[in-house]
Amino acid sequence: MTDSVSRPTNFIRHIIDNDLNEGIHDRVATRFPPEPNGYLHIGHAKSICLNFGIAKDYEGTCNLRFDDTNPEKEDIDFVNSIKHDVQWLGFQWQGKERYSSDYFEQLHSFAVELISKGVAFVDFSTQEEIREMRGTLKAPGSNSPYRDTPIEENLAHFEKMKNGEYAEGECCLRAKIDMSSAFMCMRDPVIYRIKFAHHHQTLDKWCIYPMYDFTHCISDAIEGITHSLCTLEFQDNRRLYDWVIENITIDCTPRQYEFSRLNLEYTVLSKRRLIQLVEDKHVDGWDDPRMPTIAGIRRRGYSPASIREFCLRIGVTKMDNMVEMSMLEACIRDELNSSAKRRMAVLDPVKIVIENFGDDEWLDAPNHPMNEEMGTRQVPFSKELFIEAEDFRESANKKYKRLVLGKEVRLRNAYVVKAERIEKDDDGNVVCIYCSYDPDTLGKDPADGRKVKGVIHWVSASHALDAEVNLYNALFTVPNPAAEEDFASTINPESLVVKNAKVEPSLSDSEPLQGLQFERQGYFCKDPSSSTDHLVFNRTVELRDSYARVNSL
RNA sequence: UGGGGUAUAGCCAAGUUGGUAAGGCAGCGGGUUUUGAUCCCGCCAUUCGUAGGUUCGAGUCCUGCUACCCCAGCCA
Repeated sequence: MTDSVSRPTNFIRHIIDNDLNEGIHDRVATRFPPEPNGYLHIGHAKSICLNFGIAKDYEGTCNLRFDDTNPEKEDIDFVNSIKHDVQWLGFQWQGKERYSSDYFEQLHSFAVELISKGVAFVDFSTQEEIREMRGTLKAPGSNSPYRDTPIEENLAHFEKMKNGEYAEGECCLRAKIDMSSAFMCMRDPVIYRIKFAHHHQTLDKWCIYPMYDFTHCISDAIEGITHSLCTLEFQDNRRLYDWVIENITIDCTPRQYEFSRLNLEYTVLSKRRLIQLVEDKHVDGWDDPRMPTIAGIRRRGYSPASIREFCLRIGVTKMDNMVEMSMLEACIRDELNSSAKRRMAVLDPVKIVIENFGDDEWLDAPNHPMNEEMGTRQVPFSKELFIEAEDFRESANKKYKRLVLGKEVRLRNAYVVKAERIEKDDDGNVVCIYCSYDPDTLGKDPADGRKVKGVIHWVSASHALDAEVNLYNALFTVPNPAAEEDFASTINPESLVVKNAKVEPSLSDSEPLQGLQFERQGYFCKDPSSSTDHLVFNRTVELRDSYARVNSL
């Protein structure tokens, strides 16, 4: 995947190219900085591919840093799943993973430095008072009565904060900047707050925790990050990022650049909504194949390479965007088209009996139509088979290229059969189709030159394995569920359709998550929960289907 | 006149110093095909949010509008 596809270029790479050319930097260092408060999703993949991709292409480094400054929301389970997902995507961070909490000691010292310089103070105002004094978007704020507390007193107060002598919420440390700034984040932002909370890394060592704006820039500087990439909503925060770096004594000046986050049609990518889907049991968990989480997409059958390719194709800009699902689907189809072994599975079985057929035969069937190196497998052919119910009609127009009463059709990898008569139940449903076959059509066209237009898939009734097949459709019925008043009300009731299918016996050997194509149906993979007693397959994505498209009009 | 951002096709997105609109997805038409798949061929922006201006020449420069997104957590 390489030369034909244009190399990624974007405004961030232009900036880096320029920095390198101008000698502003002689190396590139990035970082991926998730807060361990949830599972990674496809939106994070965009950031991961951006940061690790740049490090790779510029022969630089990329750190994995957990932004763990809010112990109340974070959990060690999340750090483990995040590490696992980043590696699964195919990336390895520089050295050991980092934690913002690794720097709590240094962060504290820098806070003391700010207080000593008279640009930070301990505020005993209540949270409500601070909010009121902040002003509004159009009206300037007002100074806190604690703003001019002498430096020595602030130092003493902060020491007491650190020693747990004040209650949560009783006071906080604020940077002294400008209460009339047009940037709300510059109106004396809180940089340390009191939390008597257990931290997954530092345990009970601290009862004061630094805020994001104070922590992130310093962590970047400590790690020698050159280009700190984050999403658009942090654009205003950049002023505070730069202010902190300028006001402390540190010899590194990382720069922050912002890009737009990913939005994908027919799903949601905000942590809050994802949590709701799981907690309200709209899905089976974080790894439900309908979820846009890395865990969910993985279980759905997407490969790391296909997700990386997707991130390459969508690009990186500052434009708000809403990417169509077809973009993601095209990526996995491209990969699976060349890599997936072909198999046959009948999702809605109806029986056919080939009356003039004798003993069972095992036929050779190629694993891939275009790649002989992928070999063949044996499929049992017998007198009684299952075909797809929708592949038979008593009568049909010429556009219908499947089995029709009195007409012929090709059974994939096998013979040409002709439907002679049918048997129906009391409700008029076809329960059995009696056919005849032409013994001279295995691997070749009829000798007399008659044309058989259709090809349908099948499985031997006596050899077929029972399998649960999960068909997944869009989780939501509207392109942008997040814009709804109640997004949960737009959940697609048919996002999961379970089929009791009949599959060819070779499928018992397939590896979990290994991509397969059920011919004429789509790409599937065996679910990790699948067992010999209970085979389970998940549909990754359908095949393109121009017939269905024309027919639906 | 709070501030910060963004406007190129249905979607994503190139477009370095002004030189005459890449590519991908989707779609449409045709060919091949034992998957209505794949593959192959062809089509798909006289115009870059909009109105002016500068210029021989503007998506690129200037001015005025318009639309949308973000900011008033002791969240990140």
